[in-house]
Amino acid sequence: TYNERIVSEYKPQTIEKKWQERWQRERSFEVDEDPARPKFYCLEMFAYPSGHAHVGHVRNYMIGDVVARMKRMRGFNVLHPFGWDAFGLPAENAAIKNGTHPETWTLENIAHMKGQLQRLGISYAWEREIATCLPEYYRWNQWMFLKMLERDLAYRKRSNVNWCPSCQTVLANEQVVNGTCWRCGSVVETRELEQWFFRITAYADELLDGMEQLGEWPEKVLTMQRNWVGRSEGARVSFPLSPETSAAVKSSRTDAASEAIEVFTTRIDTIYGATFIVLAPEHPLVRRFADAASDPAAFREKVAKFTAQDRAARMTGDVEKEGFDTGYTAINPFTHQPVPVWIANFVLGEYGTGAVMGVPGHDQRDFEFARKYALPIVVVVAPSASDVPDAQSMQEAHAGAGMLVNSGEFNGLEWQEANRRMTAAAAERGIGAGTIQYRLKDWGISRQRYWGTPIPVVYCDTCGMVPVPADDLPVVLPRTAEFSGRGNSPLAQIPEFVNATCPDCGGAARRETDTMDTFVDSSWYFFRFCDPGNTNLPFDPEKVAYWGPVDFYSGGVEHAILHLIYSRFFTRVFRDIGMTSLSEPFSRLLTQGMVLKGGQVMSKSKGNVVDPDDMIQKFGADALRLYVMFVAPPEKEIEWTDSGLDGSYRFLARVWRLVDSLCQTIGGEGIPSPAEVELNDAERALRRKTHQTIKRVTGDLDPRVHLNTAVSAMMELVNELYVFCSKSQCGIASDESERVGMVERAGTIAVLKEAVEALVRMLSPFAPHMAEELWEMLGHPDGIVAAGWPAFDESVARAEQIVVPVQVNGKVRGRVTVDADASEDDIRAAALADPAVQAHTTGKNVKKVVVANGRLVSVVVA
RNA sequence: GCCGGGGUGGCGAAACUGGCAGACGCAUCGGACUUAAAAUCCGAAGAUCUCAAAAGGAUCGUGUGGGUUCGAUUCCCACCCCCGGCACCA
Repeated sequence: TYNERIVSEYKPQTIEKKWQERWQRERSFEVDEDPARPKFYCLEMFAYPSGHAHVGHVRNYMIGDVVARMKRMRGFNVLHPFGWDAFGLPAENAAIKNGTHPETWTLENIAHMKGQLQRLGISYAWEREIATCLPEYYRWNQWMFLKMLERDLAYRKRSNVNWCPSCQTVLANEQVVNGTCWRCGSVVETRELEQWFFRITAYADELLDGMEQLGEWPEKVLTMQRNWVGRSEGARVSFPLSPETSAAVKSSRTDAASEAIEVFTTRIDTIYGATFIVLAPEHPLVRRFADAASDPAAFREKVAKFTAQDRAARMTGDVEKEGFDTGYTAINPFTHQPVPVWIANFVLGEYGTGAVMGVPGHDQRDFEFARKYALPIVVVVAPSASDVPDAQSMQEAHAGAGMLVNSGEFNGLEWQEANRRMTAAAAERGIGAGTIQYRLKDWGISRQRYWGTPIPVVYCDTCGMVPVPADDLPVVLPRTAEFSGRGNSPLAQIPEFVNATCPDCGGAARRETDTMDTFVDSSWYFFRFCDPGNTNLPFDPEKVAYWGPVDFYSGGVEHAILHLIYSRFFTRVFRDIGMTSLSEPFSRLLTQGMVLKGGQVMSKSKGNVVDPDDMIQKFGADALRLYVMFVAPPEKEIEWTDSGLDGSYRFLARVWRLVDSLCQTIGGEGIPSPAEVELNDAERALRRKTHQTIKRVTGDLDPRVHLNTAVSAMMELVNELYVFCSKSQCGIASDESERVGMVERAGTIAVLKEAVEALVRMLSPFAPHMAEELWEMLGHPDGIVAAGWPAFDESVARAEQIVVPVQVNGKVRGRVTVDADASEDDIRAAALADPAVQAHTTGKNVKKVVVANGRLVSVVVA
């Protein structure tokens, strides 16, 4: 008998539209808290609405969508939301350039990009969509700011910033290119301004220690964060000023000056070799030294030379190490010898104590400095007591390990032991202490920009800085502003905004006109998704308790440091104000690789972007998704190829023809399961392959996220299905003109149905539209998520017979086929009996035969 | 300099616990179908050598050199190269 049905063509465009509409109509991806079901929070880093998403952007969303859809099928209550990181400079620049209001520009971009994501079939709970530029969102940035102010985690201080004299604005570090302004090319200056800071350093230790729990984060990211926090253990040691210096400095001032210079060192064990002290030009003592100098003006001028060269020069490259002798001296507290105090450009004011001890024998930088200025070099750590390098002839500092010499009572100690003992000794004598130093600095959040969250404080002439009361939030960004690109924050030029009344005294006050860094917005948005409509709080703690933490978070490595460390910081602050019990927001992190074209990152300016919509039009979203998932592991960067996409389309069309040809035969009710009917060898083999494939794909998707190998496993199953069908006479039609053979054997129908239905379900996270359509064609009207993820039977997946390779002296010389449950002795006997093996063993002495857990036989002959 | 990741066919890659290296796909080549082409289906394919040819066989092969092991892409030591982070950080 022949099926009258004619095979249809795979038409992704029609199918995709149909299912996207149905998902939206049926609210398929909207979820509520449900304590009865295990939750899964799947999140991709939200998007900056720059205009058009290219394939490089959307790869991330495809990866997350495979995970979300797979978890949904596995019975999890899956939260998979999306939103927009909608504040930021490009919107304001667009306004300056074309006169479009930043809000208009942003909202239009959001609308377009949302359409792109919907056409890709990403399964987002769109009803939870957020945009950080809306007052409903950013009022909670302000709320959080106030909470941090209360807890002294937000504070104001003067600090140095990058200032473009021509654009009249502050620049972020990233906007300074080789010491010049990225926009106009002027040389960037350093300015001291009042800025708001978040005290992230209060959590430095916790941010480091917390990494212990981040076992499912890439090592790379943890390393970057560790470097960023930059913990180093050492000691602070005081070098008292010499009596002459002390007297000189004191005589010029009336205040009781500190009598010592405190230095930070990680190598206190080398302190006997400390032959000078170097202060940063910014060190507080420098001012007093200058005042007391015989020619204060000349002294200040020498210092100013360094402070001027500071930032801009340092960014472009190495600055020649320079310094000068202040003429003052301090006392080395271990040798009790006077040491000269220098000021030099290589010592940083912001790190440690802003003062270092110079140990030229054991620090390369100090060594070069000492050679340049003829300062004494003393060797105090040596390979052994009899092998002490000669200080005069040394070519470089001996920075490594060794044993102490020339170090008084500490002579003979191994350096690390000496380090411990000398730290203790310093503490005992009251001249120092072991300490931990961080590289991490507090987070400066002030931006002299319009398109950001207004900082909710006012300045009152009588009361000073006064926070805006929480009840008065949000401080709304005024719509009318002028975008000239000049002057301070555009907000400062809007009198209606600036002029306010003081909440404390009711008098006249000025509003803060800086806005917050946009990284504030992204530091807690993942909590907002749990409760996006809340008008009383940033989120309901109960809801975050249900959904949090994010179980799977994916995004680009470019956020490995800032966004991810700020989010970890914010989570801890939310914890400390009682909003959550979480410390870590993201359990598992995947950093997806970029998409290159022509060997370069896709970007509009390079003109090498691939617009997903173009590909959707030609091949459909499913083929695009499948291609991007298949071509390489998600973490790896990929090089875009049109032919690769072509191949994925071919595979989907192949699946389509297979299912379409068979759906009349295997669709619908009343077909027994393969376990209930008798199977011949070929049918058993197909069934085995089916169960093996389910096992592989399941493992590749969860817990591993090896999407590429999951796809290849499905391809293998499809290849096997084609071969099976040709052998069992159930032809697969290759085009519309062919007719399809009808199968009658119950076993064949049963194994085909099992295989095809498993395949379609496993394919659905990758090619959701086609899978839904095929599932419907197979006679299931309720949607594929309801069908659940296919299960496999370990005993079915196990092979009945296995081929065991036999090595002789490490080379494969033969293969024997044995029953899967054959004993080691049986395998050994079969191997030695194999003629191909015997050809290499006869006449030789078999010394050893190893049967490696039933998978391989290794014979050693001599 | 310190820290992290990596180096496998023509190309993208796979090999999960030390066990047949190169699954799957792209490109290529061959066959079937077709008047022909496209599409489709089936098949070949790491390199070198050998055999008249085929079947087959041999040697080499996962950056380089060593080591451990019956057996190493996988573990150990040394080195080279690429990518990323931090860096006058004391």
